[in-house]
Order: sequence, then structure tokens, then C-alpha cells
Amino acid sequence: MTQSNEGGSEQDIVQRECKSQYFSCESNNLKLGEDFFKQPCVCLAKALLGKVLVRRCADGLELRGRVVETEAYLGGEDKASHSACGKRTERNLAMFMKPGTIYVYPIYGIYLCMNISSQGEGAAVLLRSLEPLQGHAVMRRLRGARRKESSRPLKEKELCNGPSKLCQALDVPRAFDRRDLADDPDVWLERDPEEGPLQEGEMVTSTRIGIESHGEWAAKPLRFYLRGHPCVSVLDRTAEKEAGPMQPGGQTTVELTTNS
DNA sequence: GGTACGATAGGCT
DNA sequence: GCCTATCGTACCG
Repeated sequence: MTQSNEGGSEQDIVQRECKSQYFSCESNNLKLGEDFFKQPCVCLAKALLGKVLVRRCADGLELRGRVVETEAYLGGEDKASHSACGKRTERNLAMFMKPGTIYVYPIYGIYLCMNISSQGEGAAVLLRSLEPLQGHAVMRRLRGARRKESSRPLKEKELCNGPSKLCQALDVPRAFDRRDLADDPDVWLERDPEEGPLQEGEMVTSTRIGIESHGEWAAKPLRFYLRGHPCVSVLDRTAEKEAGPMQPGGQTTVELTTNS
């Protein structure tokens, strides 16, 4: 039995979300072009925070999620990068393509991760988590596909709070590898019309996740997330303390609509 | 609520 | 044999 606060079938929910005045489907003026991606890896990783990833599905339905956590993989001397020491393979070729190129790779056999090529040889930004904005019902179905039917329902903040979860929730396939995020009908990035520039203290800088085996590069401050945001995958309380007290109004306040 | 653990799976090198 | 994860479960406060 599926249950929703708003009631109605999945189709109803989809219709309602699509009609939301907040999400105009004619939002070309919000779309980020190639110039946005043409910046150094760390700058792009920070600039992506607060931007909105849009996925237009085959049936025309649009799914949206706000980027709340990223990691920079620099290439070259960055030992944790797939492109460390300039290593170029069939798998990671997208990292060396023009800024804005999508790099999708499979991990642990069953999952995918989505990156965006930046300026810099072999450099790319990993998208680690999103705040679901539009298409929750579809995201929930996509995320539930691989879970046991008996398992507890996912909370809204759990739909996209991990690099492979967001690929599942937004139906990002391996076939998106090497496609251009600045010029693709199925997937793109938008500015959030409601969001101003990041306030001081609103971003946390931390270490990257899951790369413990890479020695000193595991300790580099190359992960960035929106402070206090419920959809961040892994919190770093130490880094948050070192960043000092939260500015008044500096905390990211988010109202998630269901099952929070 | 959180944290920690083992099991999982397939492609890449 | 390693991997930029995730899930279900157990256990703790």
C-alpha cells in the first residue's frame, strides 16, 4: 500500500508537481551554459552548490534536485582521482573532455557515480547529494526498485543523499557518460531563481568520502557541502566547529515536504 | 536518533 | 584484487 500526505495516485502527484508555478518548464533562461563549467575544479565544486540538476525523462517529465554536496577530483597529482598522474583510459576519458562533460562510471558492480568535467587536465567534480525538489514520487519508485519490498519506506532526505542514490533517483544511466551537460536535451543544470549567492559560513569544507586508501590525498579538504542541510550524506562535525559559529541566517533551512 | 558491521556485485587494471 | 556505495540488521543511548 503506497501512502502519501498529499493523496492521489503517482500520476496525480506527478501532474501536480509539474504544474507547480515554481518550476516553469520553459526555464531556458536559467540553464547553465558552457562558460559556467569553464573554471578550476575546486571553484566549480563550490559553484555547483545550490544549483539545480534537471533530468528530463523519456516521457517528458522533469525531475529536479538541488546540489548540496560535491567533491573535487583534480587529476595529476591527486592520487585519489581516476585520472591521477594523467592516466587516461577508456573508462575515464570523459574527465579529459571539455568542461561540462558528464563522467558516469560504475562502482562496486552495481552502482553508478556522476561527475562533471571541469577546467584542468583530467579534473572533475563528483556530485554527492541532492535535495529532491520535483518528481519525488518518481524518485521514490526508482530508488525503491532495488530494495526489498518489506524494508521501511525511504524518507524524503534519503532519496538522493549519496552519489549512487542520486543516479538512481534521477535515472542517470551509464549512457550519459561523455555527454555535454551544457547542451543536452535530457539532462542539464539550472540556477535557482530564488537562491542568492552563498553566505559566509554557509559552506563546509571537509575531506572526501571513501578514499581512505589514498594516503595524504585522503586528508585534503576537497569535499564541500551546504551547512546544516538535511540531505548531506556525511557530516563533518569537526570541520563545522572549526568553521566557527553559524552566522545569523547562515544556516541552510529546508522544509522537506514528506516523511522527514 | 546515530553508528558500525558484513554482504553484496560486476567492471576495470 | 581493488573499487569516489548501499542495504539490512544489530546495537547503543
